[in-house]
Amino acid sequence: MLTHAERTETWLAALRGHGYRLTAPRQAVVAAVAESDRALIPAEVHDQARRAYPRLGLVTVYRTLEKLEELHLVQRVHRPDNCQAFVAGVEGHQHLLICQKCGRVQYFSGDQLGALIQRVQADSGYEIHDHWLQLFGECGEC
Amino acid sequence: MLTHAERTETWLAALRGHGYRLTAPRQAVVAAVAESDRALIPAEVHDQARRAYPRLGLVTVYRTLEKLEELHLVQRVHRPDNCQAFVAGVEGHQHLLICQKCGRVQYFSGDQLGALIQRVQADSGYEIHDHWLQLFGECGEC
DNA sequence: GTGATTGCAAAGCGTTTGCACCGTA
DNA sequence: TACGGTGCAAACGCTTTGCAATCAC
Repeated sequence: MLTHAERTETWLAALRGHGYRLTAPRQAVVAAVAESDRALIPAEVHDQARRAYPRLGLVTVYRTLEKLEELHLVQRVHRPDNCQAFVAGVEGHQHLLICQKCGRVQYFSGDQLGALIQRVQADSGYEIHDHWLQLFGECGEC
Repeated sequence: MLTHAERTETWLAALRGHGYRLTAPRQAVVAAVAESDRALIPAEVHDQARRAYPRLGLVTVYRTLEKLEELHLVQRVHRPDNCQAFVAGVEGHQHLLICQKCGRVQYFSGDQLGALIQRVQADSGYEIHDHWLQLFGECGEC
C-alpha cells in the first residue's frame, strides 16, 4: 500500500518511463487523482489541481486522465448516475466498494464467482470473458 | 416468460394504467425496445421504431424511454464504453450477461453474494445497500 | 533547438427544453 | 374540447479538436 505522495511519484515515473514529459500542469493533475480516495469527475480534478496550478486548463485534465487510463494507473468508475469519474487503479483483479454519499472508494477481492460463472456459461451458451462486481453503500464517515 | 408481442402489450397497458396516452409514436418506441433482446441506445431505438412510424422524432424516443424507466419496464445497461443503452427489465433482483460483440443481453440469478457482502461490510465499515454484477462475453450466435 | 504540451476558442455530439401544432381520451 | 403528446429548432453541457504560443528535454 502506497502513501498518497508515493503514488504520485510512481505515476509520474510511469509517465516519464513511457516517454511523456513532466510538466507542472501534468503534475498537478496526477497529484489530484493520486491523492484522492474518492472517484472524481474531470471538473472535480480540475478544481482540485488548480489549487496547485491555477492556470490549468480543463483540456489538460482530459488529456492527462486519458494517458493515466492508458497506462492503467486510473480506472473509470461506473455509477447509476455518472460514469465519467476516475479513481486510482490497483494491481490485479479487484472490485469496487463505493460510498453513494461521498464517492469514497475502496477495493476488495475474493469474489469467488468461479462456480457461478461456470454455471451461467453452461446455461447460456455464452463464453464469458470478464465480469464487473460493484458494491454500493455508505462509508463509515458518512 | 412473455413473447415479444405480449411484452409490448403489457408495457402499453402499464403506460395506460399510469394515465399516459397511447399514441402511434409511443407504441412504435415501446415495440422497438420490448421486442429486442439487445441493449439499444436511443439512436438505435429511433432507427428501429421509425420502420413502424417514419415521422418519429428522436425527442419522443427520449421521452418515452424516460417513462419506461420510471415504471421499471426498462433498465439502463452499463458497459465499458457506453452507459446509455436500454433493455427490457425483469421482475426481482437479477443480473446481466452481455455479449460484447452484438449487445445481446440475458438475465441470470443466484449470485450467492451474501457471505461476501457480509465480509466486505465488516472489513470496510461501509453499510452496503446494493450491488451490481455483470458478466461480459460472447454469445452463442457470435 | 525541437517536438511534445499547453490553453484558448471553436467545433462536435448526445441530450434536454421551448413552443406551436396535433390527436387521444 | 381539453390537455397530454409531438416534432422542430434552439439551447445546453460535456468532451474533443485546431492552432499558435510555450516549455521540457
